[in-house]
Amino acid sequence: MQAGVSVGTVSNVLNRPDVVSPPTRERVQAAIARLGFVRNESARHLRAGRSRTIGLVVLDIANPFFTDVARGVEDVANPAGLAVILCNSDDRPAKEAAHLDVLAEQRVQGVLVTPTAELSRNLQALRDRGTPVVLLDRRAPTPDQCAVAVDDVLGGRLAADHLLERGHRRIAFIGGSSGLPQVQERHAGVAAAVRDGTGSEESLLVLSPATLTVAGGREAAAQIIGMPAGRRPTAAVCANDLMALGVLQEMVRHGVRVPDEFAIVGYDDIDFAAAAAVPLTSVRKPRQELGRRAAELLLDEAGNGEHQHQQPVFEPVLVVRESSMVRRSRTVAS
Amino acid sequence: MQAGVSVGTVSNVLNRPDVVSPPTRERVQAAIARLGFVRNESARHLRAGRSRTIGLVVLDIANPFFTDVARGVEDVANPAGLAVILCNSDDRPAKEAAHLDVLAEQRVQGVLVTPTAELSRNLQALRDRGTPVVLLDRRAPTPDQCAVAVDDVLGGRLAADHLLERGHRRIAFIGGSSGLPQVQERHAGVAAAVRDGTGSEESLLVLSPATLTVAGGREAAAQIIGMPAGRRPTAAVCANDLMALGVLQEMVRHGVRVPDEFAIVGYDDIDFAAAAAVPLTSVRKPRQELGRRAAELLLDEAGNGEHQHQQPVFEPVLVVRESSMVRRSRTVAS
DNA sequence: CGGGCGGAGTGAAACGTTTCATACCGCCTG
DNA sequence: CAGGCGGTATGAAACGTTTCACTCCGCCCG
Repeated sequence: MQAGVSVGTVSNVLNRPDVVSPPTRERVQAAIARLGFVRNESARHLRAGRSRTIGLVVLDIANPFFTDVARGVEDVANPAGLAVILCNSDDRPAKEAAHLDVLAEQRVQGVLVTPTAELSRNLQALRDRGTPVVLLDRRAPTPDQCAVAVDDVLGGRLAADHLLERGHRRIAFIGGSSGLPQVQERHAGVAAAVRDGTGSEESLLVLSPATLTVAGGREAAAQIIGMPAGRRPTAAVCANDLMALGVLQEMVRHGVRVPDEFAIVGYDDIDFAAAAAVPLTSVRKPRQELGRRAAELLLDEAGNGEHQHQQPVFEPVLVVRESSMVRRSRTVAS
Repeated sequence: MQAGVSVGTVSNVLNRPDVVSPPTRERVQAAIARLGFVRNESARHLRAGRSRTIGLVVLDIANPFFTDVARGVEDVANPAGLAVILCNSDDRPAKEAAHLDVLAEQRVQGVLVTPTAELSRNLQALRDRGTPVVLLDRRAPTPDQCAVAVDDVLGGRLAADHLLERGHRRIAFIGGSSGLPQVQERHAGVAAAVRDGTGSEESLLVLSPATLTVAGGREAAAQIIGMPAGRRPTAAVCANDLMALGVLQEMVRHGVRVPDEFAIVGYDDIDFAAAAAVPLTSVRKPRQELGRRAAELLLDEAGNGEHQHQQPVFEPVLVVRESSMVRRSRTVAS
């Protein structure tokens, strides 16, 4: 080529510059700069047998929880020289499957995925082909794979206990009906706490709006507002912060004062929770850390022969803010 | 291989099934299913010379505006069989450059990018190599490339005119100091409107918090609250909704009633704007449409020999909500 | 009956790297 | 002076597709 050397030498300049003599190296580098040469990753990876990318499949790219997770993943992957292909399944198995197929064809080094309710066949196929898969924000069904999760039963408990302590006796759990285990666990935690705290589960109202979004939250809040005052719950635990924000908005819109007349606890503790005009009490998950840890496990599984599968479970923490606090003036008055 | 046919035939089964006889086709498909064969994209694209991916580089993945744009891009790219590699530059030229380099090595079919303040050398290098580049939410400096933008001068004007009509005479423009043209244009629009409406620009206060985020908004609001009442503005136009939410939060925290004592207008009209407890007036941009249009232009440029560069400019619309409405009771009282 | 045609499948080249065995060269050492 | 060695550079194979020219074969038609 232009520098009068063989392609093998160019490859060496790029990958093991120390093995090339300084004059040659400089000549080649000059030629590269002059020609605007950019190495072709496809060829590189065809030869190497694996690419330098990983896949990340999330349930809802519009939920800031997942963008924070994605950031954590990038924090680990990029320094390791890996590009992240971010895919959005929209909680739809078909979209998830399509994305997984594309990732398989790309021969990604591994996949991080928050799967839809059922673990799809494509996911298993990916693993069968030897591609490392780490479940994100989801427990592994078996010990033969990595998974990074949060103790959502505990999270649900924390949220409900907090409300019970504040004197609430009629509590709603607002979660979608998609069958996501995360949501089911949160529900289980809330239910257990309510049972322990009140002696029965009858004081727990379970609402399942269509989606785990702001709109879903509004829908549930409207239902609650429509209930006769005597049976109406005085507080809600929401399956995520988006829904909690929706509940908050709808309550405010109908003149229901939060937290005085209705207390709200969210889940995830996204930044918007603290930024809401009535700052939201929320169950905090280590969002970036979740992503980081998952990426680390993936890299280890992809690169380390003696990889040991791990299934760390993070403990959530309740962050109390105004949306569940009885205001001083009110406390005094009542 | 297993089905007793040549690789060429397998390729035909995959890409032009009509050219293969039904019995052979079925035999091959059966073998594919049995072996879990997955085609190797790297090899495919090495041969084809281009990959079936496009790159999308955004300024802030945590800003829902960009996730909505990304969704629009996916809506167009995925049906066309293209995977989207989503990259986050964090408004940092170095990160942007690194991402662009990776995309170049991946031989993406094209790149959609909301660039940082300066158009980087890497971006030009990409174009020089013949990779289509479409600017997103940014005007093109020259007519030889595609760009999808919004008339931000108009947007700034709409926001400011609205506040002037409501009687506000001391207005703040809250925008970061990053030098982003989008922000500068919004500022220009606001300044022009204020000049036209009040006869001078002195009634416009310009604040430049460090970042275009919720935290930046809070920072600016704190500054405003610290001003002597006589000089303090009574309303603000924010360069984006995240900042507007920050302003709102800080005002509420300090007992400043919104909109009665302080009116706020945001920009972008992200979903959280409407969902805020005091719903935000905001300048709406067609977020998904922006992404969709940009992706369409990119596909055309990548696939169509007679591609004509286009630079559509969308018109923003003011969406009035509570954060800038003088309440009836208040109007009557004053 | 022979020529030609069309459908079906084959085989090899090509894509741009990396890798590895090999060649070359000058120098040191025995 | 011969042998060997270390430091450099080379050339070719290999990665897994796609593509295209080609073969093969059966059939139709003249």
